[in-house]
Amino acid sequence: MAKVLTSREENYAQWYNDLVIKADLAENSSVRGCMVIKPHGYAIWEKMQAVLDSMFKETGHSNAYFPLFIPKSFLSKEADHVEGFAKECAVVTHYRLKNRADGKGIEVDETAKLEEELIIRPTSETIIWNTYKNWIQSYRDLPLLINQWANVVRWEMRTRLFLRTTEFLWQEGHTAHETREEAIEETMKILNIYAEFAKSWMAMPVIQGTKTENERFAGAIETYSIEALMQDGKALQSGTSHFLGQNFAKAFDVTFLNKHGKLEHVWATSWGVSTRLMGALIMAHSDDRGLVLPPKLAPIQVVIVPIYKKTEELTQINEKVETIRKKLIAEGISVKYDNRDTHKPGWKFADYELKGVPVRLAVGPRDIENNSVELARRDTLEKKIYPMDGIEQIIKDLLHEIQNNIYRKALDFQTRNTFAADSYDEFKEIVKTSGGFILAHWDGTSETEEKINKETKATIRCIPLNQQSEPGKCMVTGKPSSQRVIFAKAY
RNA sequence: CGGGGUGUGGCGCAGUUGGCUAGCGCACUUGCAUGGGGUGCAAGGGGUCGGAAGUUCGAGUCUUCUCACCCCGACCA
Repeated sequence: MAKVLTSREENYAQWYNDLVIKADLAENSSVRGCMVIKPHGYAIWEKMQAVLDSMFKETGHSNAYFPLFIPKSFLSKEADHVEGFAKECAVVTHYRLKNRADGKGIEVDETAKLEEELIIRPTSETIIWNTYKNWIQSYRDLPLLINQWANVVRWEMRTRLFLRTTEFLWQEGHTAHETREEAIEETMKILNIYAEFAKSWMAMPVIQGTKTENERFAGAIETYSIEALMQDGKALQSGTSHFLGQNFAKAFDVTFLNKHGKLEHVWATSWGVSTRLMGALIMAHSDDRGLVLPPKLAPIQVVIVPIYKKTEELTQINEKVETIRKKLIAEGISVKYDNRDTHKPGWKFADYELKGVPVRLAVGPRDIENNSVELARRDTLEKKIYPMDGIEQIIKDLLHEIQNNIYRKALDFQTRNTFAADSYDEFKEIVKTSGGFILAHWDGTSETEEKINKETKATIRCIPLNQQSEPGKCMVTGKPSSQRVIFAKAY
């Protein structure tokens, strides 16, 4: 078999890049740091969107759309927020071009300078809160539960396809509530949705937790995240949910009259997941042959490949396949029948493996004779012959089994790569040799966190939720600590 | 912004101390055979060698300038 990808062992980063390109998910564009998401990659993103969107709607959220441009003055209204984002904003300063005097191309028309520059949104809190101000007068207007699907721009110094690009796609939820408790409840509700989505759809186990002050969203009181472990032992923050307190309400003067006729600032949340999830999905399950997709997010769940010599054979196969195809569709399974004569079966096998199609069904003359089909599953690469009758049920079960199996595998990987370190030396050794999640005691100070980061490159991914308190001593300073936190090297 | 590297058909690359018609693999086109794991053979199409200036009888190759991209760090979802 021709080798198409760099192996993970050889060079993990290169493997990832190769895979994204060769599986036709995305490519670098002529704009530095920005990617073109290709049809196959976009189809997966659309599936993710559809599922998440329905989860948001089931919990009472509505979609809306706010502008791409944000007046510069808005950004500076919340002090922490501007500090966090100012360094990576693209700015629109002019609104017109003109032909150059020498006739060679066009240039910015300096006379068309904007009175106030516009920022291309790195996130939409400011424009949204500026708008909400007019929407909210009374407790009867609350809660306000809005989500938007959008693109944002953050001028990053270094980019990687899906994991960090200058422009990326995401959803951002922005909600307003009467009380602190209600806003916190919303923050947690969304965090749970993200975790549930990761687990049940992406087949990716995640750890939920709160971020330390250093890692907190600019302008938030508390940031919660889901953290996933990639196959190279590095962590990937895969979604965040923020409790914003009254920070933005105060900055944009968003108030409401409560039931007792008293004016109060609203309580806010914001939360998001991005096309970075694509990177997580790729790195969670894929192997040296290519992408491995969880059936529930695979644009094509079953591909059918005919094997034939003569056209009469193909005609026969076409007929058989048509009945199979109909049965599968009736079961709600997405099927592609690839009977192109321009590519050989072997080529197609390799190609669909590269693209991560969970199940491949091959039908050849031998199968026609025996009334059988060959099924190959992408996750284990196992091949087996089955009778053609009742194949739809077998495939349905198989898709289920694959979904469960890749989750089990990912969970097992996470478990095997989660360690407890009781001394700083032990900690350093684990970071250096195996990577993974490391549970350790920390004294709760930014200084210690930064020291550890500087010395080991590992950061605190989160302070895990739902963990029993286990008093101990900080591995660096020896000061008391009430529970272990999760460290890892991160993307 | 520092350090390193690369620019030669669509992609990946070779091209020696300057030398004559710029080459190889993949991909592409056509034909024939083939078809249960990236098919074989044959014939073909496609290149201002990143750009500009210079040295020279002659530049992909040497000099100067310039542009772009990639990788490694500091910033971040």
